[in-house]
Amino acid sequence: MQKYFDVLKKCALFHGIEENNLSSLLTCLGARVLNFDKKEAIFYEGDPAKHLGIVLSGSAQIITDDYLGNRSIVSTIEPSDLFAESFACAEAESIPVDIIASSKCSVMLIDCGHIMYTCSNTCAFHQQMIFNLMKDLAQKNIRFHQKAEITGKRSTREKLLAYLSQEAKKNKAREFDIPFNRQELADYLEVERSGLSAEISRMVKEGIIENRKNHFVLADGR
Amino acid sequence: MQKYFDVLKKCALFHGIEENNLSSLLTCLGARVLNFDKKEAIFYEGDPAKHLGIVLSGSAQIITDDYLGNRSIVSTIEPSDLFAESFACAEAESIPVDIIASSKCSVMLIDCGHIMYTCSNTCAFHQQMIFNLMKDLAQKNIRFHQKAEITGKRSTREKLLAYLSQEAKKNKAREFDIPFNRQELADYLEVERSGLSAEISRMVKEGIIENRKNHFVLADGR
DNA sequence: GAAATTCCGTTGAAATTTCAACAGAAGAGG
DNA sequence: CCTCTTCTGTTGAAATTTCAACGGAATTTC
Repeated sequence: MQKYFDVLKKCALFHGIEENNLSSLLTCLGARVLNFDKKEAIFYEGDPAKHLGIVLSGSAQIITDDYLGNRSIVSTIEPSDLFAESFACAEAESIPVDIIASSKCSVMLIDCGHIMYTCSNTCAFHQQMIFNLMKDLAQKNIRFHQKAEITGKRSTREKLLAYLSQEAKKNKAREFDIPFNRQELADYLEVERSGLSAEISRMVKEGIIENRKNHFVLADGR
Repeated sequence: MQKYFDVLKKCALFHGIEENNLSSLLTCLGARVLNFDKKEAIFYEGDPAKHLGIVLSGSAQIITDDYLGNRSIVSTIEPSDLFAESFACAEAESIPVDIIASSKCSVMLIDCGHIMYTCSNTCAFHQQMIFNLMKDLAQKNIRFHQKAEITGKRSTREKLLAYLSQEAKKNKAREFDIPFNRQELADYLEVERSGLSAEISRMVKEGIIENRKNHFVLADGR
C-alpha cells in the first residue's frame, strides 16, 4: 500500500492525519486494495453499502441505468476521491447505483463501521475521520446542487452551456478537456447523443464554443 | 423555546442527546428562533452560509431560479428537518439557493461554527452532533440520488410516475397527498405546468392514476 | 358574500428532442 | 498496413415539450 500514500494523503478522509500514522491506521481499519479493468463494475446496484471506497489510480463513474436502458452518469471519480461513502455512512441497505471503472483502476475499500464505531481503542483518529467525512459529505451535497443546476435546465444547449461554464470555472480557464466522450457527455447531461452532437455543431457554427473531441474552448463572456 | 422541544427532539442534529440537556445546549450554541410569513425568504441565494436551520413549525422549499425565470424546487422541508447544513458544514462562501417559507413558519438558526469548532469546553455534545450531522448529510445525499432518479427521466410521464412511486413507498400506501400544487409539482419535476396537467389528465383517463387536487391514488402494480 | 386573485385543465401552434439509420473518422488489434 | 470495432456528425420523421392564451373553478380578501 505504501506506493499509494501520495494519493491517500490527498484524500479528504485522512485530512489532518500524519502520513507516518497512515500505515497503522489502514491496518486498524482493515483497508483492502482491489484492481479493476476498464468497464468492470466496482459495485453493482444492490450491493451492500458497508464499504466506502477511495480511488487510488485510474477513474470510475457513478451510473444509474433505468429499466428502459436509459443511462445517466451521476459523476466521475478520480484518484484520491471518496465514493460510496454516502451510502455507507447513512447505513443504507444497499447501493442504488452502479460504480464502473472507466479505465483500469485500483481502489481501496474500508468498512465504514470501522470508522464510525469500532476500533476506538487502538487508534485515536476516529473523531478526525468522522469530522472529515462530515465535510466531504457536505461538499458532495453541494456538488449535487451544482449538478442539478445543469440537468435542471430545460434545453440541451442550456445544459451544455451550464456544464461548460462550471468546468471553465473549475479549471480557471476558458479552455479545457472534459472526461467524457460524446455518449458519456450526453448521459451526464441527460440528453440524446445525436441531439447533443447537433447542438454542439450549431454552437460551434455560431461561434459560442470551439470543440475538438473532448477539448472545449468557451468564447469570451461565457 | 421550550414549546418547540417536541420538534427539536425529533431533529437529527440532537439524536442521542437527552431532552433535559437541550436547553443549556441551545444556549451554548447561541440558537435563535425566527418567524416568517408565507412566501417570505428565510435565506436568499448569496447569503452567507454560516448558519444551519431547523424548521420548528410550518414548511419551506429549497428553490433555484435561473436567469430566465425557470424555477426548480429542489426539496421541501418540514418541522424537525435540518436545512442549509450542507453549505454551513462545507464552509461554503454563500448559499446557492433560495429558501422560501411555503407557509407561515418558524425556524431555529444555529451558527455551524459553534457546532464544529468552538464551545467544546462547556458542553460535551459536539462529537455527538458532528456524528449526527455526518449521518444527516449522508442521508441527504441519498435523497439527492432519489431526486435525480426522478428528474433524470426523459419524459413528463416517467418523471411523474417515478415521483408518485417514491411517494407511495414513503407513505407505504398507494394513496397519499403531495405537498405541491400543480405549478410547484411541475417545478419539482422540472417540466412545464400545462404539459404536466395534460399528462395527468391522460394518465387518469388511462386508469393509471386517480387524482383530485394534491391527492393521488396509484393503480395496482405501480 | 361579493370581488379579486390565484389555480388549473385545455388547446393548437411552434420549437425541441428523440429515434433510427447511415457513413465517414478514428482507434484498436493483429 | 489492413481489418474490425467504436465513435461521431448528420438527417429526416415522429413524438414530446414548450409557449401563449383562455375560461372556468377554487380560494382569498375584505
